[in-house]
Amino acid sequence: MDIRDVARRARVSTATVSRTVNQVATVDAQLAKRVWKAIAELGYYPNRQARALVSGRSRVFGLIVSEITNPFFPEIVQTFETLAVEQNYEILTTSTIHDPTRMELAVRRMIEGRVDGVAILTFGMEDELLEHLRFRNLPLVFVDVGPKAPRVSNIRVDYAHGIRQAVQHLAAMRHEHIGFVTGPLKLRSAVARKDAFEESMREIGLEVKPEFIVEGDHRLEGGKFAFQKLCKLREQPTALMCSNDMTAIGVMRQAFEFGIAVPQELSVVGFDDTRLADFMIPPLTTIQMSQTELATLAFNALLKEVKREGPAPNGTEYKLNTQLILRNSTTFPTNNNQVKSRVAPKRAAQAPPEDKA
Amino acid sequence: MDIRDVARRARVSTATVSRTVNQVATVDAQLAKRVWKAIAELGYYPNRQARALVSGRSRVFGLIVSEITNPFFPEIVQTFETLAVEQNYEILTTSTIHDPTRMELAVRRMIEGRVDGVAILTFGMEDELLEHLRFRNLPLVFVDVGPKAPRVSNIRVDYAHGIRQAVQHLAAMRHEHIGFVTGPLKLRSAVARKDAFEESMREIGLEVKPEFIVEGDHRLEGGKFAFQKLCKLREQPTALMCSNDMTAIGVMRQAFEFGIAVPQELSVVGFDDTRLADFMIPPLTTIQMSQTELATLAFNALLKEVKREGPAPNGTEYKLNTQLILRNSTTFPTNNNQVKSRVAPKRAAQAPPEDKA
DNA sequence: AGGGGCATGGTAAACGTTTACCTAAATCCC
DNA sequence: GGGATTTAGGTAAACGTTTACCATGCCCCT
Repeated sequence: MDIRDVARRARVSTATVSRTVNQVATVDAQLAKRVWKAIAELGYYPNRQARALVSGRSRVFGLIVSEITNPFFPEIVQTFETLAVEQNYEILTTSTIHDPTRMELAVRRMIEGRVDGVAILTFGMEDELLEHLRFRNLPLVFVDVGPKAPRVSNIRVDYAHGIRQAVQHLAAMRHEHIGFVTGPLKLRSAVARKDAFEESMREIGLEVKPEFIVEGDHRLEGGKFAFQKLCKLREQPTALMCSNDMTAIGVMRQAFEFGIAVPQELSVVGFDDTRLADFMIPPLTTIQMSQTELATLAFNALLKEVKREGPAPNGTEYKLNTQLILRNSTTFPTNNNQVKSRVAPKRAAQAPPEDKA
Repeated sequence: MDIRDVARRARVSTATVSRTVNQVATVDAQLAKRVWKAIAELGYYPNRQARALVSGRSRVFGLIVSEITNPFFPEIVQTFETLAVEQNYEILTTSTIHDPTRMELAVRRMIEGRVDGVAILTFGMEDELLEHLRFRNLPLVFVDVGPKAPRVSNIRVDYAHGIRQAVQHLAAMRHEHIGFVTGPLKLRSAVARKDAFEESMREIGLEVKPEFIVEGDHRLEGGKFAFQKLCKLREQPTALMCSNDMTAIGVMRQAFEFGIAVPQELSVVGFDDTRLADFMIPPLTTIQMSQTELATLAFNALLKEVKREGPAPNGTEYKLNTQLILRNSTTFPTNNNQVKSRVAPKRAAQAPPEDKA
């Protein structure tokens, strides 16, 4: 069942069928009607592969994410896909789950699939891999790529802004012992967040204690383990900032299990402002990095390059800001912010929100 | 840069290049080496479209989900993709977000993309759409399709089992007023869960009060609104079962805002056992529907059909069980399970886990 | 030494479209 | 009314692979 069957049945040429389907030239209303009729009767669907092969454009955008399992990404995928649908594009999504092999595979898939552009939201890509992509003169948009490569678009995220706000917020409440649970430190984005934290601390004149900085994995479990680790310390932080919301949720969960009340005994702030954040108990104070905005920026960057029709993409720099969202997981530190050893679950009083400072 | 460039540079024919790349026939070690060298030097990647066009197989499986934004699905997508990678397959994922237009689009994309099979995890697909798919003699695997169609595989989920367990669990703790927050009732799966609930209640001799059953949307907000609605009732349920975990989280969040303690004043049980469930505060008692198992079942069903090589797929029935996972969001009802009007946030005592019954 | 069999690699057709080019008809303008 | 211009639709080449078919050369056996 191909275009020729349709042509035969409608008693026209394949060219006419193609033209009616793609509405690329005027075709007589009579003929068009016959064509559509034949298409419906036959249940004909054009073959995308053949189409792409001859036209040289696949109408597919690739989207490489770290871990679809992290709620930060589905939100992006969703709006990316919705945007794509509007433009009659398709999305080819793959997760790299921080694995070099999977990254290579992802790149290979994109190139072999001859996608028209790719958005890369996984933050630890090797430069050499990137080179393979650039070599094809594909429109590329990165979030936070390290080296500033020519001809690729970039969405630079201003982590520092939101993080500085958070540190100031905490400091304003007289927190002095602030810890940080990082993401996997092989990711540039995780390192950037951690650096911004340290920077902000120094800026404000607070000491950053190395033992208060522990590595997580941007997953729930990582937050949990990190907090366990922190709990073994002699002196403990009264506030904990986390490299993403999942980490913060893991921290809060472990605190709950240890009978440590959030925010009374421990303030925690997340990062990303995923949809979940506002649904945590207590609602999570976090730093927003708008997922819809990010997705829209990325998609439009790609679309723009694709429409430009030049031999090679242009590359543009975009900016995405971050900003503190106050909810109820932070408050003033209690006085006895000393040794709080790992205890069996104990009764913890739940208190009403008090900050909104 | 195509196979001919490689052939020229390696001084062999395109056939030889193809054969080396696909390892489909023995080729002389010397030649093969030359070919690989040429490929590396040129940065050649085969064109998937051309490949698919001539071979008739795209090595792509489609995956249609409801809402990637619901954490139930990313988990499935992840394991589906991992399985696919192992078999050198690709995944084309699309969300329908319960929208008929998007469903039609999804189906169209699958057919036009000439995928080798599709797994459908969106639960409200029209039969007519399904017919389009079946007509192409594509391997198809549904989760919970209503009418039992020939030649399509099905994964039947035994919702009743887990739900009965939950109802019994609640009843054993002397809950008598049990409510249910459904999913969107245009979804078969949502209806099935609700029906199973009512059935179980009757079975055990508990009254199901129509006003205790309120429709949600399988999202966080739906749970929140549903609980608000419930709170306006004169008499209120002491336990609430939810059609999925997101709904349960929404309910708990609203309860928190109203100062109603979970589980002391309200027991809640979820459905799905998403990864998040164990990280809620309190950890959510829920009904497990294994996402990895589901994904594996679906993937293997497709793979099996694809390997069968017959003219039309065969269709197999699979079973997936559900089962209650006890955590800490349920306990005995307090005595005064009467009017509990919507109150301003009040102090709510947090209690240690007590069930594990 | 000659012939059969096998291993290897080349030639070219085919996959299902789009589109450049061409032809024929219709329209327009003076 | 006739040439110029526009419009509609057909013919066939091209896209980049895989693979059926064929040719060649080598080995082995008698």
